[in-house]
Amino acid sequence: MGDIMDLAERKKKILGAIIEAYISTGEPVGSKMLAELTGMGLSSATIRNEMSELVELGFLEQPHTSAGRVPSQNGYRFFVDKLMLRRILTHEETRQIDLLLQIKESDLESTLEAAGKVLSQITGCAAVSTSPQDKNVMLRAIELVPAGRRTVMLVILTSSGVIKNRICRIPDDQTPEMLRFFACLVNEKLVNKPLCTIDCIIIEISKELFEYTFALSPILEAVREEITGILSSEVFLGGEANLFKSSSLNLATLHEMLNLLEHREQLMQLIDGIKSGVEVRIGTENGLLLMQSSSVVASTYAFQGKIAGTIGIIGPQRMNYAKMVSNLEYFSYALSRLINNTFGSL
Amino acid sequence: MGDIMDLAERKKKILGAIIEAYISTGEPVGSKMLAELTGMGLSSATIRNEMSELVELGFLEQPHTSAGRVPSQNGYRFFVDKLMLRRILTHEETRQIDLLLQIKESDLESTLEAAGKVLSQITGCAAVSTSPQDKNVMLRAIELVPAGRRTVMLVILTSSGVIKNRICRIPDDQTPEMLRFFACLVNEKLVNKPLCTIDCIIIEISKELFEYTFALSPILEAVREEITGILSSEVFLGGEANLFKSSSLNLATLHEMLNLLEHREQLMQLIDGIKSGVEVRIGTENGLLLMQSSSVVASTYAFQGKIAGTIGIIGPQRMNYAKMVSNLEYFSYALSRLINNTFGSL
DNA sequence: TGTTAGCACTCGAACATCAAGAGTGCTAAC
DNA sequence: GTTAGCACTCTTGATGTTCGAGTGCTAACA
Repeated sequence: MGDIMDLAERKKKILGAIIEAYISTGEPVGSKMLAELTGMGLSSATIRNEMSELVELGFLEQPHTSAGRVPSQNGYRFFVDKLMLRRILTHEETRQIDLLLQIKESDLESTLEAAGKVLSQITGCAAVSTSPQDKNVMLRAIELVPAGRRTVMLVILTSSGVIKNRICRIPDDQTPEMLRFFACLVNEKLVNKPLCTIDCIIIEISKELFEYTFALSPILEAVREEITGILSSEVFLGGEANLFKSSSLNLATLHEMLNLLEHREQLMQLIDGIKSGVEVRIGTENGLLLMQSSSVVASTYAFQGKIAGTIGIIGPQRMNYAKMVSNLEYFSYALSRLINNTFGSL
Repeated sequence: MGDIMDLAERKKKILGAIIEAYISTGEPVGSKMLAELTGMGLSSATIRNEMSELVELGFLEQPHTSAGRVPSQNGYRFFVDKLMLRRILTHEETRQIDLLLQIKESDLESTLEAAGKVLSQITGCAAVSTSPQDKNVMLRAIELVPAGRRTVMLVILTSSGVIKNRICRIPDDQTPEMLRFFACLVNEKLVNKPLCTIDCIIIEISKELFEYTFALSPILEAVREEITGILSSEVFLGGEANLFKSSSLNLATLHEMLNLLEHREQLMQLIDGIKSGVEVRIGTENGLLLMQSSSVVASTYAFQGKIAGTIGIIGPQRMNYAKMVSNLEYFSYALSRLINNTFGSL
């Protein structure tokens, strides 16, 4: 049993053909069909010999004796790593993506959520996206707008383009002057400071407020909560309905999967630790038992010159990897361009 | 065949027992089991006679000759209208709802979305909610915050508690003074005006801007777009995964349903036209072919003394109507209280 | 007239049986 | 190393069969 690397040329060709056939038909592929498909002038018997070796090598599986062969997880892995040829999207395809990516969203997070929806539309899979998690993000603006009796609207903007707002109730009516003074104070102390330092600064501020502490602390508290929220990066899931297309899933599993994916941590795990560029996670590689028969294709995107977050898809293990990888390659590039154009100068 | 009203007491009791049994077990209920269940000392044969009359009256159906009986849509209708006794939630139950309804959301729309999620959790069904659609809502504040080179953050607050924000790109750098002047102008012209009149006012403003029109029109355009967005009320869907519990649905139907419910109009139709209080829509009554075997229980909620929007659940036709109705009764009350407390004074 | 026991009947669910067909592994010949 | 041939395996779908729950009807009863 040789190393994966030195698979004979012919075996590679046969393995590739099996995987491509299986991806497109979904049926186990048999030796006879394969003999025609490869067009190598080999008889089905020869192919059979090769196939049974590929089974021993762990690249193929047979559902039962008299069915054809089906790629194993290792088979897909080998295909993705060594066999698959990367397509470059046609002009028409990139144009289509650009068109759909004309997103007009308020802030970075909703843009990423919307981008996930678009990606799910393009690929026909469910999509996941994360917002950037960068300790150096800074606060760019805090606004306090009197909004009614004992009510203040708080608006926070960060250098990464995240906006948060909140209606705050305060115990007493405050004069607009007082609010303006307070807003200036808060701005002066907080603006252009990294988010992770803000917790401490807020404590300082509340000390300086003296008799106003009671009246204004709800606002400070709200600021603190929102900042904490921003620091833990968000994960979005979109196009869940596409999970139904994985013909290999039954109702119960699907239900459990949807429940699972509602939990932030689990969703996060699927695309956690992706460093740069497009990455493919096949079957159990994603570490979630329930998602054994699903694969993930994900890519990082960049913001302000740094790798910022991740966007990817969840689909059946039997997916068109070549197509998905090239789609994600371009999509993440286009997404980076979009958010840098919109939020890059903050 | 008498009028629905004068069903003999005994028939009512039997019908009620059948429906309750079916709701709780999901199995067609037969005459023998029913004889025990009702405890009226009647033999199964007598019950059988009554049952076959109830079939003729259209309140029951039999899946096939040798199965028990199942409530028909009319049967459920009669049950909900005449038979069902409204439960009042226990103290423990209301406490539980109050607890889950402690939502800290930025604005009205996200509060309603979150409330939908909570409702789906409480009821174990999917939930729909709409934001208020009121032509008289007024604009309460517009903020323009310089946010970077050629970038302005726009924030809009309405008297109904809706907040919208957006990062706007403008063609040239503007001095902070210019922006402040522009913000004052816009505020003066727009604040406390009904949203529906704003379109016209914006046209006026852009005329007054003269040479600045070009530089500032992206902002005005963004304001216009956001206002238009607010005017068309939002619909939220939550807890979709709960739709899986309708044992009567197969994978394909479920898939189609999820796709259908992604469309705003279809979702809207489910709870459209509910005037006041809790309303039950059984089976085909919701008008969506695909949702024939689902029922909707929905209630209006109030904001600032007026009926504002709707919140409700989507579940299997075979649901515990008594429980759902009483849940929604209290839930919509609690929701009204929540949003009035939070956004009522705007 | 309303109620009930008794009984034959119906129909679906669950299980077994069977033939067809696809695909295999092995062997022997090329 | 390749291939034809062939027996073997296993799924799939069609067909029967049994079992039991539940019914409708009839005749007797109060």
